Amino acid sequence: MVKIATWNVNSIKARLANVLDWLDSAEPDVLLLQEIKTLENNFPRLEFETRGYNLLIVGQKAYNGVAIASRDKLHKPLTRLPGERADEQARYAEATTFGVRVASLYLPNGNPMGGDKYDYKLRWMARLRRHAIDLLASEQPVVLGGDYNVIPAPEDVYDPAGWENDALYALETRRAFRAIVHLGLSDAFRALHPDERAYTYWDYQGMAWSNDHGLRIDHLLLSPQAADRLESCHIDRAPRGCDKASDHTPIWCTLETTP
DNA sequence: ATGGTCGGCCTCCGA
Repeated sequence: MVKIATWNVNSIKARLANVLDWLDSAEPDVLLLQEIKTLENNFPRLEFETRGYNLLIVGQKAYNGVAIASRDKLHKPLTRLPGERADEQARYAEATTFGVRVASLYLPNGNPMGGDKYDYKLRWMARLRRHAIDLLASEQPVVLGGDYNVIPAPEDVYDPAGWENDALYALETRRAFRAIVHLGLSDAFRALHPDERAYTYWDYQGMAWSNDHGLRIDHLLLSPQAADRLESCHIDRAPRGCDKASDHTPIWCTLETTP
Protein backbone atom coordinates (compact mmCIF):
# COMPACT_ATOMS: atom_id res chain seq x y z
CA MET A 1 0.00 0.00 0.00
CA VAL A 2 1.20 3.50 -0.83
CA LYS A 3 -0.29 6.58 0.87
CA ILE A 4 -0.20 9.79 -1.20
CA ALA A 5 -1.20 13.12 0.33
CA THR A 6 -1.48 16.68 -0.99
CA TRP A 7 -1.47 19.89 1.07
CA ASN A 8 -1.32 23.58 0.22
CA VAL A 9 0.66 24.75 3.26
CA ASN A 10 0.67 28.53 2.54
CA SER A 11 4.42 28.99 3.29
CA ILE A 12 6.56 26.01 4.34
CA LYS A 13 8.53 28.18 6.75
CA ALA A 14 5.48 29.59 8.55
CA ARG A 15 3.93 26.11 8.58
CA LEU A 16 6.93 23.92 9.37
CA ALA A 17 5.86 22.78 12.86
CA ASN A 18 2.33 21.96 11.65
CA VAL A 19 3.62 20.06 8.63
CA LEU A 20 6.15 18.03 10.66
CA ASP A 21 3.52 17.17 13.29
CA TRP A 22 1.22 15.95 10.56
CA LEU A 23 3.96 13.98 8.80
CA ASP A 24 4.81 12.21 12.06
CA SER A 25 1.19 11.29 12.80
CA ALA A 26 -0.21 10.62 9.30
CA GLU A 27 2.96 9.04 7.90
CA PRO A 28 2.25 9.51 4.21
CA ASP A 29 4.65 7.80 1.81
CA VAL A 30 4.37 10.78 -0.53
CA LEU A 31 3.42 14.36 0.34
CA LEU A 32 2.69 16.84 -2.45
CA LEU A 33 3.19 20.40 -1.23
CA GLN A 34 1.94 23.67 -2.71
CA GLU A 35 2.55 27.34 -1.93
CA ILE A 36 5.87 26.72 -0.22
CA LYS A 37 6.62 30.42 -0.95
CA THR A 38 10.37 30.03 -0.91
CA LEU A 39 13.33 29.40 -3.14
CA GLU A 40 14.69 25.86 -3.24
CA ASN A 41 17.81 26.87 -1.25
CA ASN A 42 15.71 28.09 1.69
CA PHE A 43 13.48 25.02 1.94
CA PRO A 44 13.88 23.21 5.30
CA ARG A 45 15.41 20.11 3.71
CA LEU A 46 16.95 18.61 6.82
CA GLU A 47 13.66 18.27 8.70
CA PHE A 48 12.26 16.17 5.85
CA GLU A 49 15.42 14.20 5.16
CA THR A 50 15.85 13.14 8.80
CA ARG A 51 12.34 11.70 8.56
CA GLY A 52 13.36 9.63 5.54
CA TYR A 53 11.88 11.78 2.77
CA ASN A 54 13.56 12.58 -0.52
CA LEU A 55 12.68 15.94 -2.04
CA LEU A 56 11.94 17.53 -5.37
CA ILE A 57 11.57 21.28 -4.87
CA VAL A 58 10.41 23.84 -7.44
CA GLY A 59 10.78 27.12 -5.60
CA GLN A 60 9.97 30.77 -6.16
CA LYS A 61 10.56 33.80 -3.98
CA ALA A 62 7.50 34.93 -1.97
CA TYR A 63 4.88 33.33 -4.22
CA ASN A 64 3.82 29.90 -5.40
CA GLY A 65 6.36 27.08 -5.18
CA VAL A 66 5.64 23.33 -5.10
CA ALA A 67 7.47 20.26 -3.86
CA ILE A 68 7.25 16.48 -3.64
CA ALA A 69 8.45 14.62 -0.54
CA SER A 70 8.68 10.83 -0.85
CA ARG A 71 10.03 7.93 1.18
CA ASP A 72 11.14 6.43 -2.15
CA LYS A 73 13.51 7.89 -4.72
CA LEU A 74 12.11 10.46 -7.14
CA HIS A 75 12.87 9.45 -10.70
CA LYS A 76 12.67 11.44 -13.95
CA PRO A 77 11.76 14.81 -12.39
CA LEU A 78 9.83 17.40 -14.41
CA THR A 79 9.78 20.92 -12.98
CA ARG A 80 7.61 22.84 -15.41
CA LEU A 81 4.25 22.16 -17.00
CA PRO A 82 4.95 22.00 -20.75
CA GLY A 83 3.26 24.31 -23.24
CA GLU A 84 4.27 27.88 -22.38
CA ARG A 85 7.98 28.64 -22.36
CA ALA A 86 7.58 32.17 -20.97
CA ASP A 87 5.77 30.90 -17.86
CA GLU A 88 8.14 31.55 -14.94
CA GLN A 89 5.73 30.66 -12.13
CA ALA A 90 6.67 27.67 -9.96
CA ARG A 91 3.44 25.70 -10.07
CA TYR A 92 4.31 22.19 -11.20
CA ALA A 93 6.53 19.30 -10.10
CA GLU A 94 6.30 15.72 -11.37
CA ALA A 95 8.30 12.57 -10.75
CA THR A 96 8.02 8.79 -10.57
CA THR A 97 8.06 7.29 -7.08
CA PHE A 98 6.79 3.95 -5.71
CA GLY A 99 6.16 3.12 -9.38
CA VAL A 100 3.59 5.93 -9.62
CA ARG A 101 3.92 9.08 -11.74
CA VAL A 102 2.92 11.82 -9.26
CA ALA A 103 2.48 15.55 -9.82
CA SER A 104 2.22 18.36 -7.28
CA LEU A 105 0.36 21.17 -8.99
CA TYR A 106 -0.77 24.63 -7.97
CA LEU A 107 -3.30 25.79 -10.53
CA PRO A 108 -3.65 29.59 -10.84
CA ASN A 109 -6.42 31.18 -8.76
CA GLY A 110 -7.65 33.25 -11.70
CA ASN A 111 -9.37 36.10 -9.86
CA PRO A 112 -10.45 38.64 -10.83
CA MET A 113 -12.57 37.25 -13.66
CA GLY A 114 -12.25 38.70 -17.14
CA GLY A 115 -8.61 39.81 -16.97
CA ASP A 116 -5.07 38.56 -17.50
CA LYS A 117 -5.22 36.39 -14.40
CA TYR A 118 -8.27 34.49 -15.61
CA ASP A 119 -6.80 34.08 -19.10
CA TYR A 120 -3.67 32.63 -17.52
CA LYS A 121 -5.76 30.19 -15.48
CA LEU A 122 -7.59 28.93 -18.57
CA ARG A 123 -4.35 28.62 -20.56
CA TRP A 124 -2.79 26.71 -17.67
CA MET A 125 -5.76 24.32 -17.59
CA ALA A 126 -5.48 23.77 -21.35
CA ARG A 127 -1.78 22.98 -20.90
CA LEU A 128 -2.60 20.55 -18.07
CA ARG A 129 -5.15 18.82 -20.29
CA ARG A 130 -2.62 18.53 -23.11
CA HIS A 131 -0.03 17.08 -20.72
CA ALA A 132 -2.57 14.67 -19.16
CA ILE A 133 -3.20 13.21 -22.62
CA ASP A 134 0.47 12.25 -22.81
CA LEU A 135 0.52 10.88 -19.26
CA LEU A 136 -2.57 8.75 -19.92
CA ALA A 137 -1.06 7.43 -23.15
CA SER A 138 1.85 6.07 -21.11
CA GLU A 139 -0.61 3.70 -19.36
CA GLN A 140 1.17 3.98 -16.02
CA PRO A 141 -0.41 4.71 -12.64
CA VAL A 142 -0.63 8.51 -12.44
CA VAL A 143 -1.75 10.70 -9.52
CA LEU A 144 -2.18 14.40 -10.34
CA GLY A 145 -2.57 16.02 -6.93
CA GLY A 146 -2.69 19.55 -5.69
CA ASP A 147 -4.55 22.80 -5.27
CA TYR A 148 -6.64 23.00 -8.43
CA ASN A 149 -8.40 26.21 -7.40
CA VAL A 150 -11.50 24.61 -8.94
CA ILE A 151 -14.80 23.86 -7.23
CA PRO A 152 -16.03 21.01 -9.44
CA ALA A 153 -19.74 21.02 -8.54
CA PRO A 154 -22.33 22.80 -6.37
CA GLU A 155 -22.00 20.24 -3.59
CA ASP A 156 -18.34 21.25 -3.25
CA VAL A 157 -19.06 24.77 -1.94
CA TYR A 158 -21.12 26.05 1.01
CA ASP A 159 -22.92 28.67 -1.12
CA PRO A 160 -22.85 27.86 -4.85
CA ALA A 161 -24.99 30.83 -5.91
CA GLY A 162 -22.61 33.22 -4.20
CA TRP A 163 -19.62 31.82 -6.10
CA GLU A 164 -20.94 31.86 -9.67
CA ASN A 165 -18.87 34.89 -10.65
CA ASP A 166 -15.70 33.70 -8.96
CA ALA A 167 -12.84 32.21 -10.96
CA LEU A 168 -12.90 29.08 -8.78
CA TYR A 169 -16.46 28.19 -9.75
CA ALA A 170 -17.34 30.07 -12.96
CA LEU A 171 -18.98 27.90 -15.63
CA GLU A 172 -15.95 28.13 -17.90
CA THR A 173 -13.70 26.97 -15.06
CA ARG A 174 -15.88 23.94 -14.32
CA ARG A 175 -16.04 23.10 -18.03
CA ALA A 176 -12.26 23.23 -18.33
CA PHE A 177 -11.92 20.98 -15.28
CA ARG A 178 -14.40 18.48 -16.69
CA ALA A 179 -12.52 18.51 -20.00
CA ILE A 180 -9.48 17.26 -18.08
CA VAL A 181 -11.34 14.66 -16.00
CA HIS A 182 -13.20 13.38 -19.05
CA LEU A 183 -9.95 12.31 -20.67
CA GLY A 184 -10.20 9.35 -18.31
CA LEU A 185 -9.16 10.56 -14.89
CA SER A 186 -10.95 9.80 -11.61
CA ASP A 187 -11.51 12.29 -8.79
CA ALA A 188 -10.38 9.98 -5.97
CA PHE A 189 -12.44 11.62 -3.23
CA ARG A 190 -15.67 11.80 -5.21
CA ALA A 191 -15.23 8.26 -6.58
CA LEU A 192 -15.25 6.81 -3.06
CA HIS A 193 -17.57 9.33 -1.36
CA PRO A 194 -20.25 10.18 -3.94
CA ASP A 195 -22.64 11.83 -1.49
CA GLU A 196 -20.36 13.32 1.12
CA ARG A 197 -20.12 17.08 1.52
CA ALA A 198 -16.52 17.77 2.37
CA TYR A 199 -14.17 20.71 2.01
CA THR A 200 -10.40 21.14 1.84
CA TYR A 201 -10.19 24.95 2.18
CA TRP A 202 -11.69 27.56 4.48
CA ASP A 203 -10.82 31.25 4.07
CA TYR A 204 -9.02 32.95 6.95
CA GLN A 205 -11.61 35.74 6.79
CA GLY A 206 -15.14 36.00 8.08
CA MET A 207 -15.04 33.06 10.49
CA ALA A 208 -15.23 30.67 7.52
CA TRP A 209 -13.74 27.78 9.50
CA SER A 210 -16.03 28.09 12.54
CA ASN A 211 -19.04 28.39 10.22
CA ASP A 212 -17.80 25.55 7.98
CA HIS A 213 -17.94 27.85 4.96
CA GLY A 214 -15.53 25.77 2.91
CA LEU A 215 -14.61 24.76 -0.60
CA ARG A 216 -13.42 21.46 -2.04
CA ILE A 217 -10.60 22.66 -4.32
CA ASP A 218 -7.72 20.28 -3.53
CA HIS A 219 -7.97 17.13 -5.61
CA LEU A 220 -6.28 13.84 -6.44
CA LEU A 221 -6.97 12.88 -10.07
CA LEU A 222 -6.07 9.29 -10.94
CA SER A 223 -5.34 7.53 -14.21
CA PRO A 224 -7.19 4.21 -14.72
CA GLN A 225 -4.07 2.28 -13.68
CA ALA A 226 -4.06 4.16 -10.36
CA ALA A 227 -7.86 4.23 -9.93
CA ASP A 228 -8.00 0.43 -10.23
CA ARG A 229 -5.78 0.29 -7.14
CA LEU A 230 -7.60 2.99 -5.13
CA GLU A 231 -8.63 1.69 -1.70
CA SER A 232 -9.28 4.84 0.37
CA CYS A 233 -9.39 8.63 0.19
CA HIS A 234 -9.83 11.01 3.10
CA ILE A 235 -9.78 14.70 3.92
CA ASP A 236 -8.10 15.27 7.27
CA ARG A 237 -9.81 18.32 8.77
CA ALA A 238 -7.74 18.34 11.96
CA PRO A 239 -4.80 20.45 10.72
CA ARG A 240 -7.18 23.29 9.77
CA GLY A 241 -8.21 23.59 13.41
CA CYS A 242 -4.66 23.81 14.77
CA ASP A 243 -2.85 26.97 15.85
CA LYS A 244 -1.13 28.73 12.95
CA ALA A 245 -3.09 26.64 10.46
CA SER A 246 -2.87 26.85 6.70
CA ASP A 247 -6.16 27.83 5.05
CA HIS A 248 -6.05 24.40 3.31
CA THR A 249 -6.09 20.96 4.94
CA PRO A 250 -4.50 17.72 3.67
CA ILE A 251 -6.28 15.15 1.51
CA TRP A 252 -4.79 11.71 0.98
CA CYS A 253 -5.46 8.43 -0.79
CA THR A 254 -4.06 4.94 -0.58
CA LEU A 255 -3.32 2.69 -3.53
CA GLU A 256 -3.07 -1.07 -3.13
CA THR A 257 0.31 -2.54 -3.86
CA THR A 258 0.28 -4.48 -7.09
CA PRO A 259 0.35 -8.25 -6.50
C1' DA B 1 -12.36 46.80 25.92
C1' DT B 2 -10.39 45.71 21.59
C1' DG B 3 -10.32 44.25 16.93
C1' DG B 4 -11.78 41.87 13.58
C1' DT B 5 -7.14 37.10 7.81
C1' DC B 6 -2.64 35.73 6.73
C1' DG B 7 2.26 35.43 4.62
C1' DG B 8 5.99 37.66 2.55
C1' DC B 9 8.07 41.71 1.89
C1' DC B 10 8.53 46.34 2.18
C1' DT B 11 3.99 49.51 2.71
C1' DC B 12 1.23 46.50 -0.74
C1' DC B 13 0.23 42.22 -3.40
C1' DG B 14 -1.77 37.73 -3.79
C1' DA B 15 -4.95 34.53 -2.05
